[in-house]
Amino acid sequence: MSATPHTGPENSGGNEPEDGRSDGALEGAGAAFARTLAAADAADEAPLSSPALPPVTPLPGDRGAAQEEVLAAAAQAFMEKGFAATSIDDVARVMNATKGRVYHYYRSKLELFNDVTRRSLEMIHVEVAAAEAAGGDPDRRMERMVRTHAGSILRDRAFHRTALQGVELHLRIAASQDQRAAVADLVSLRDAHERLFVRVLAEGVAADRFRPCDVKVTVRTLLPALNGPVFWYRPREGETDADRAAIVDQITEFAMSGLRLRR
Amino acid sequence: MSATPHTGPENSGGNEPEDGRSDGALEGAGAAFARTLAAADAADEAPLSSPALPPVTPLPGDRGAAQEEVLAAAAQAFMEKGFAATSIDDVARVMNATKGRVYHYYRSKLELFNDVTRRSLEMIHVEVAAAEAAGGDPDRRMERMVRTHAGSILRDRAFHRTALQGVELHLRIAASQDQRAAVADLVSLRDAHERLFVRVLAEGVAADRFRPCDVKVTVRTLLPALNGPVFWYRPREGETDADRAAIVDQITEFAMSGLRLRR
DNA sequence: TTGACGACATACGCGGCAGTATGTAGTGTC
DNA sequence: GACACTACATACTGCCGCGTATGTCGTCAA
Repeated sequence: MSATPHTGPENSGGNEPEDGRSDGALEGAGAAFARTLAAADAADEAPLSSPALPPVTPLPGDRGAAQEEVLAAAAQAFMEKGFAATSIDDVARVMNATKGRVYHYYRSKLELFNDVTRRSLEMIHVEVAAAEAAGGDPDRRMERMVRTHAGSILRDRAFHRTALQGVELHLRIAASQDQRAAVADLVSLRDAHERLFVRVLAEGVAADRFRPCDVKVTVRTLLPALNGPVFWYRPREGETDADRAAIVDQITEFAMSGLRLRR
Repeated sequence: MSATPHTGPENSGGNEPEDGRSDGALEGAGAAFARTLAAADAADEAPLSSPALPPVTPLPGDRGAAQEEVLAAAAQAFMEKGFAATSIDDVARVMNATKGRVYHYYRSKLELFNDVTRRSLEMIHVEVAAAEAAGGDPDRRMERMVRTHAGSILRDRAFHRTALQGVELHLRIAASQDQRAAVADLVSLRDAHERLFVRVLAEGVAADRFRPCDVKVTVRTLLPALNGPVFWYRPREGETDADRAAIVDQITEFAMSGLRLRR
């Protein structure tokens, strides 16, 4: 039920330039990757380290930046048309390349999907876990987690959208044995992220900072609220960090108010 | 453009009285459909009627319960595998039938998708609008809207999931002119629903019942929270209304706490 | 300079699926 | 009992898109 931001202009035309998009998208994802690794280090050095989760998994047989570009292109294409409706040619077109390049790095469309989704889940979990590990009472920790999660959503929309659309769908479609194993892996990653929120929320309830509630259901209500922008946010021309920060503020206020105890 | 959506392109010319419809004693969708019509009547009789939106649009060239069953089967199949990954044979298989039956009522897969999505949006909007029209201060009205929305989400998951997955994706893929028109129609329906929440929220802020906030962003944070169960709720064996009511309570408490002013 | 290898582009093969064409059983209708 | 018509099932076609096989261009090592 999330809506498009601008009904008028989007309805009339909606034509996007074919060229010039790939460079920006790639740089964005690469920078995000670097930040994520930095966050992982910060988490390891923090006093209250969260349960050891591996840092972002290097791509299978990592072949560097060229492979990262393919991955970012796939995320972009999947975001725009959805996984099933996206052809490998679509992915290649984002890079102004052909199928050969994609299949040079990935053996199948599913493998591509798995890596995009894994990247999404690891990026956001590592960053949020670091925010939690920075310490403080449950209220402060939760607020940092919420801000961090929402910020990641707004920053790396392509990866997160792919992950949100496809995880459990893919679980049901997955046919072969190793396919199911790979998806189960992704699911456990997602569950770890959810459990982190559940744990902090439960701490806060026990400490009378948060409203008594069914913590599992509440977290599953909270997280979609944070994920919302994946579906409705469209960056405007000349968009700044401040624009996104304002949205994160609104989301955080709503979410934290929803959790806190009224006195 | 216009807030009131047109009826289908070649919808049977004259407006037929809605009460003249056959009581499609169809299990899932039929019952929901009947409830929706009842809600529409309630809305019409209520003192504060919401802006006139037509009741649930009859299916194009309505051919009764058999067509409803095809529609429900499509919603089920789309929910399970996603729209793009679902074949018409999959839809038929849900009914223990073959492709012939589906194409007897629908000329294309997109037409099927459009009707499922329209049904989803109209069902939930009509019901929520009736809840709002029941009156009271903004706080009470909003709480009824939230409860009603969340309840509909839990009840008619198949239809809503299809709608949530596909609207804006489809908007971008839609090629022909009338396809774009049909999708624009769906978008305006969704926007009307969103505007209803925005309006009541703004009223509540003006009346010092709700926290001052960016009402548009906040509604777009609130609604995904209500829609959450579409993605994670799985009915257990021997599931009761009470199970769902407990979830609705949790969601409502979170959402309303997120909106209300702290004193 | 050659030959091995990485990094792609090009050119198929082949299956699955949307849509169509045709068959067929039932049900009124005159 | 012939006709029409609905409500499907079955059989078929064409295309799109996944994956693969093969070609080409550079680069580096010996």
